[in-house]
Amino acid sequence: MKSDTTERVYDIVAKIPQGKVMTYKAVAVKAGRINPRLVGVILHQNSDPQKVPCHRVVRSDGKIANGYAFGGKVAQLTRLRKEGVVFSNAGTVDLVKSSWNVA
DNA sequence: TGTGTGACGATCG
DNA sequence: GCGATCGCCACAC
Repeated sequence: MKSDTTERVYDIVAKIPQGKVMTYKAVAVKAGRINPRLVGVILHQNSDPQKVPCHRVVRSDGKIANGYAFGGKVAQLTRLRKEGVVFSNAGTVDLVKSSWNVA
C-alpha cells in the first residue's frame, strides 16, 4: 500500500547521488511535510533497498542512523567515504560539504 | 477497523 | 550543555 508520500520518499532518496547524503528532515519536508520519523519508518519498510540507499540518509546531526547498522555504523561510514562523502568526525558526516539538495 | 510501533526532531527539564 | 519526554504520520498486525 504505497501512498504518494512513501513513494515520494523513495524517489527522493533514490535521487541522492554518490558522495552526497541527505538528512531525514530534508527528505521528510520534500516528501510532503511529513515528520522525520516517518522517513525512518518508511525507509525501514522500504520495498526497494537497491533503489533506496538508506545509508545515504543520515540524521540532522550528520550522524548515521542508529537502527540501520547493517554491519556497524563504521561500515556505513566507510561505504559513504568510499563514494566521496566527507566526514567531519568519525561517524559524523560533513553536511556542509556533502549535504544534497534536490534539483 | 483499530492499536501499536517506529532507522527522528524539537522542546522541556 | 546534557538528558529525558512528547509529538508527528504512515505501515504492519
